[in-house]
Amino acid sequence: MADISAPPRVTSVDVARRAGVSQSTVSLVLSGKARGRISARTEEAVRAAAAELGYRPNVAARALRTGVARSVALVVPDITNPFFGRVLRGAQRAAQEAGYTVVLVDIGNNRAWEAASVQALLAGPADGLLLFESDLPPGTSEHAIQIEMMPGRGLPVVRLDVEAGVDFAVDHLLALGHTRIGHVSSNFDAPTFDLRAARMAERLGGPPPTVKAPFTFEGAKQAALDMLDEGVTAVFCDDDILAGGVYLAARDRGVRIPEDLSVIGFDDLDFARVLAPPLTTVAVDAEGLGAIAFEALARDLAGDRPPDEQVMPVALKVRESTAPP
Amino acid sequence: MADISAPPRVTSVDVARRAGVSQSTVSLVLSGKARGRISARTEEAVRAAAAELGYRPNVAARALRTGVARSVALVVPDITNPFFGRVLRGAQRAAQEAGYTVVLVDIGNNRAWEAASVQALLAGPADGLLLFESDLPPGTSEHAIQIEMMPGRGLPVVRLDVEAGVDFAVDHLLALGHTRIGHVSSNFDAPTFDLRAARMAERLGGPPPTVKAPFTFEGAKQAALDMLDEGVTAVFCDDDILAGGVYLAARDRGVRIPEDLSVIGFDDLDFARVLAPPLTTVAVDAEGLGAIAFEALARDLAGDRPPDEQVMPVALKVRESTAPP
DNA sequence: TTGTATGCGTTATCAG
DNA sequence: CTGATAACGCATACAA
Repeated sequence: MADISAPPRVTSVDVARRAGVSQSTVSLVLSGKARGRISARTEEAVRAAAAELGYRPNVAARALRTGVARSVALVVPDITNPFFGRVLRGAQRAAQEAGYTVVLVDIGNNRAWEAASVQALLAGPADGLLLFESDLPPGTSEHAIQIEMMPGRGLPVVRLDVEAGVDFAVDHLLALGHTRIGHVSSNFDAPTFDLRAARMAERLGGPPPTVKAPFTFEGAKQAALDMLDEGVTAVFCDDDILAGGVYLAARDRGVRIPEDLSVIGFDDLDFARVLAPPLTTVAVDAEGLGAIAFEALARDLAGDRPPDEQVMPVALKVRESTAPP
Repeated sequence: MADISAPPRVTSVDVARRAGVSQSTVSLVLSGKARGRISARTEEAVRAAAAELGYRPNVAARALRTGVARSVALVVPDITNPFFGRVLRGAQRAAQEAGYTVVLVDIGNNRAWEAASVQALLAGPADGLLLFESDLPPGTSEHAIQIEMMPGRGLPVVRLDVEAGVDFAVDHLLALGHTRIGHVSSNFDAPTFDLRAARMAERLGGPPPTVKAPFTFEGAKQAALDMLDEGVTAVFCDDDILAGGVYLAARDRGVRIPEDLSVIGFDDLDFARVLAPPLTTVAVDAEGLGAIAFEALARDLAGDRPPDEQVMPVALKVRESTAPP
């Protein structure tokens, strides 16, 4: 039989009755504000009663009263991408330690949903927002941190050092002797990708041959096929998934990696290691990114001003997908 | 300057004042219970005022008053695994349509955290639980659905047809002429993995050579190395990640796939396609699993009894990692 | 058809 | 040191 009746919630009044004190005393004790106001004896009695009854404060009531939900939202473009899973885990760990809960909003790579989702959130239980490659809807004033965005729109930013990342990558390729280097870039419109393109152009003395691809192996493969026609000897990919697409295209065309084509990815997703040959890629601390972002938001929520911009180091992980041309 | 002051929240009282009606009228209109009770004119006025003011009901207040939060929690073993990302997305999509929000709890493959996390949830804003390969802490009576568990402990279950999955896999291997088939199994303790082992033993007329591995490429590789020593000509893996470990081990030992060793995975994660050779695997509708599970929970929450067990079909996706011995 | 009054469980401000 | 008491914003029974 379906259990319609709600589980019998035990409230602070129940605890008070059990301990033989008033409800406000219970609240005082349990919220840790009893320092020198409540006798050790009563405090003990209250705690015992609460434990016996299995009392858990009602978060809705607390949120209503205090105006804070101790919860933040993380908005990501695509939770299906393991990278964001790692970011979420990092944020969640940091949040848990601070007594916060994080609710995940997955945009599903669909910018159209974005506004609606974020709107829903603002009405919702979120004290603040962690926005990954995403903007605050205009007109909304909220506590928010932007991840992987550039500073300048008033919100604190936490981002990867992508400039260093592309520098590592192209320097590595240049050192190997490559001169015709292509760029397999993301067709998802975000500042971090613009930045990569700009940086490559800068280091290479002009814009490289470029194709734009979606974050799917199949889509990236199609784009990479075009890139192969350009006659490049090496490609830098905005993401490991894109690099996977390049592997697929190369396999189709019979071009060997790294003998005929060097490829470098970005993110160091787990599967980069299991590709054949193992992918050289820019390794990134995704969990750290999430954790740092949460911490910045926590400071903001606490009324403390977080840094305007925090950039996290990256490192080139040289495996076997790169070689001299 | 950090904005300490909370954004000025607009309440139903503000809307009422603006529309020149009482607060209860606003509530009636906005909760859709105005059918034939409120004149079209006032209703219009209320809606206009709400829109102008940008009114969003306070969820904490509503939750306190009604006793429901319109939010469910999804507990997964490891959000870093893309499979669970897909499940989450499916659940989230279904939830969004029903006006629910889903909060994700990542156990991080750490059973020790599990109880604590779930406990926190029960106190929290979750009306119900979606438990992936996880049990309800004893003594807690809550609305919950189990995913990828076996029926029998009182909770409705939504699961994959893993029996069919292993049948497809071993039939395929048998048809190819394999007789020495190994099992690379998960060391994460869950019924779905026990079921696979049992089914294989059943189909094979006895327990196959087996190794247990964690869900990491490196760990799976180590385990697979042992398996290679057993002299099997084919392996069935509980998961594509495990299969990836087998690829790594095979590469190390110089055994060729599929000429020397056939391998079959489970889940059809995206990267299965980009492996060399592309992995033959049991494809599974992870998003559907999440969606169906949410729907079952929604029915439960509505006081309607969900099916005791729902099993979702799977299909063998034959690619190039299997061949005759 | 609409308004008044009440309470959900908490925290916080006061008196005592 | 402790206990009444007043909100927080909303939904709803009941009165008008």
